[in-house]
Amino acid sequence: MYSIQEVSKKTGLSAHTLRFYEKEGLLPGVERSPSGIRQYSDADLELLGGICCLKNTGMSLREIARFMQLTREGDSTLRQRVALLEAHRDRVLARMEEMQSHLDKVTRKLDCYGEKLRVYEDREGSPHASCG
Amino acid sequence: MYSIQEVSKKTGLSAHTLRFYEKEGLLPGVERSPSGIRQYSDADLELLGGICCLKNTGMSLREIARFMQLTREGDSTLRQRVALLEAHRDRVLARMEEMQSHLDKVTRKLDCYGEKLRVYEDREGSPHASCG
DNA sequence: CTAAACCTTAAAGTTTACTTTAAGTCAAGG
DNA sequence: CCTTGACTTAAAGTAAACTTTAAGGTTTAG
Repeated sequence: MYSIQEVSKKTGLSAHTLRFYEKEGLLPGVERSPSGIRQYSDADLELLGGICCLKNTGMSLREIARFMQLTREGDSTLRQRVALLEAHRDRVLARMEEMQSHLDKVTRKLDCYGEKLRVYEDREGSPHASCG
Repeated sequence: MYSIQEVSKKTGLSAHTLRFYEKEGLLPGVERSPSGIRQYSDADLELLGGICCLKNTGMSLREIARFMQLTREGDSTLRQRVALLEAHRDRVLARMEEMQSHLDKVTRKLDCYGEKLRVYEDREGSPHASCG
């Protein structure tokens, strides 16, 4: 069992954020001590790991909440979860491919700048070459 | 010369957004007709293409504005622009690698779900297999 | 002449994912 | 006992990148 601060350290999420996620339905129903203090289990940590993984690939909190809800509903939602994850994976892949092509443009631009720079420095007599 | 609506269609940015970008310093100083109507040139379209490319790789409008400012200042800022673009490219690459590793986790999770699903469907007598 | 498209400033609204503040209570450890 | 860390609700603030609204003025094509 871990206190909210320990979980904060382990996950990199602030205690504020952990409570916020709980309220938003990402990980509700964390166990409590008799006095009401949150006690996270190893299973909770695993679930939080999954949440972070989805979040880090750009899934919205709303979608994550939906996914976690299905998870809590048990095996009967396995197919739905697989479908959601596959759709998510495909979106992420598409986004990455798009990013790659935009990045390629940046790289081409850089090549182009490299040329311009050489021309410019030839013309200007390489003013910075003698500064050391 | 293109009207703001034509440019909107070509770039996918709304007329509102084009004016907003102008105000924010991304592409100020677009030519005007005597009556004050914006007239975008092919050069403007190229610059807008560059802006979109930077935006699509996650550069903030603020940074893009800075870059475009340097561009307008001419060849003396070539080195600075190359440095900015290289830094940007490296950040994008790092982000993409991070994304990839998170995506790998999602994929592994999916594999794991695939197994669970097979076990579940065996146990439940594959209720959906006979639905067609 | 009229309707569509352009212009202006200025401010408010939207979304997401938080963070911060307020304002107060409770409980465990040294 | 007192500090530290936990808890609560509720609301406001933040940041980015727009979008929308208001409210009026100008211009151009048919």
